[in-house]
Amino acid sequence: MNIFLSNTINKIDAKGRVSIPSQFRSVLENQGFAGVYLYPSFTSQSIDGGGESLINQIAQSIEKMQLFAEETDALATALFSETYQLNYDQDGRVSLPESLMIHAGLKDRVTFAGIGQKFQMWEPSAFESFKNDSRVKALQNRDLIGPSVNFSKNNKVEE
Amino acid sequence: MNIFLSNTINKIDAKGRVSIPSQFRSVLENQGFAGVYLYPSFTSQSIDGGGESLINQIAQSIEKMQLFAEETDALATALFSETYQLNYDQDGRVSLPESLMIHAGLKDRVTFAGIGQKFQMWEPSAFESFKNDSRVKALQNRDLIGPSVNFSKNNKVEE
DNA sequence: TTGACTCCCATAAAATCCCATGATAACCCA
DNA sequence: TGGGTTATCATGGGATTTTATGGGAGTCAA
Repeated sequence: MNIFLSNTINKIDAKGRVSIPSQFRSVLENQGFAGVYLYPSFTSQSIDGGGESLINQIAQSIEKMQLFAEETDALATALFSETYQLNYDQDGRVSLPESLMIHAGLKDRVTFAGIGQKFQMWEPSAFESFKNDSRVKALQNRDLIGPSVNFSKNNKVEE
Repeated sequence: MNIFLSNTINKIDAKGRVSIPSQFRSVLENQGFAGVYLYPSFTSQSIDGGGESLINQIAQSIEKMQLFAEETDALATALFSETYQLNYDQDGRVSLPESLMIHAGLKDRVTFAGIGQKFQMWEPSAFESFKNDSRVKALQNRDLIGPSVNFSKNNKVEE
């Protein structure tokens, strides 16, 4: 598999360790190495995560913005100074930095949610409400997505 | 064959496994790999399913959006966090995630209904009533489809 | 020494593999 | 055409492997 899909809730143990879901690990390892990059989400109380290709993509998009040097630096600092590279052990576990735990409001359980190119880590109940809001928004924006998703307008039961 | 056609009812066994119909498997394997992508339908109490090409279409439409936009995250969450990639075993069976079972109201039997580019999974009696509604709508809208299609009386679309 | 981190092993639950069976469908040949 | 054989498929269930998780012991730095 090469994109992050589905969601699971894993436990944060007494030592602060948490298992990266096995399906996510196989995506990460396809990208090059056995670890994750994590940073606080800009738009929500969650942690964004991904592998090599996510970091490369971010670096590229910063370059493409053609900002003045100092603006680029500022943006890069904002992003990368809060980004952690964590190698997981042979059981697939990492220990989360405290600043990320605080940002996401994590205690002893965390929801891993795959969202394609990256994944997010949420406090489980916060994720539930975000997911429900997202579904409503997605229905409103169905035209952005395209005909393949069955938001469809012809052979469906009415909403 | 490269599109999903016809419908069958299969059993969900005590371990939660269900056989993907063999005709569907051959469509899926033509698309690249021996597995299915499943997600809860946005518009009905059923599960949408497809192969590589379905998920690629969805992924492409998301990738075009901006990396850090709030709306993008919401859309990606709605689509991908409830999408499951399930590789079927050599007998062609998968075990369904609980959240999908609940969404579709499945218990011990499931109807697989091919609808071209993708297929749907329904609780059998729910599918029956859905199918009747669909036929009425299709007849009302048949001029949208084109002159070559002829609806017969035995639940099939014929060329 | 104390804490943070890693490595290693144990365990229970869940997922997957493997083989057997019965039913149906496809095939073959007189 | 009909009857028998073979192949395919859905399904049941035991055996094995994987996975998430807990905890002990070792390492390293402050």
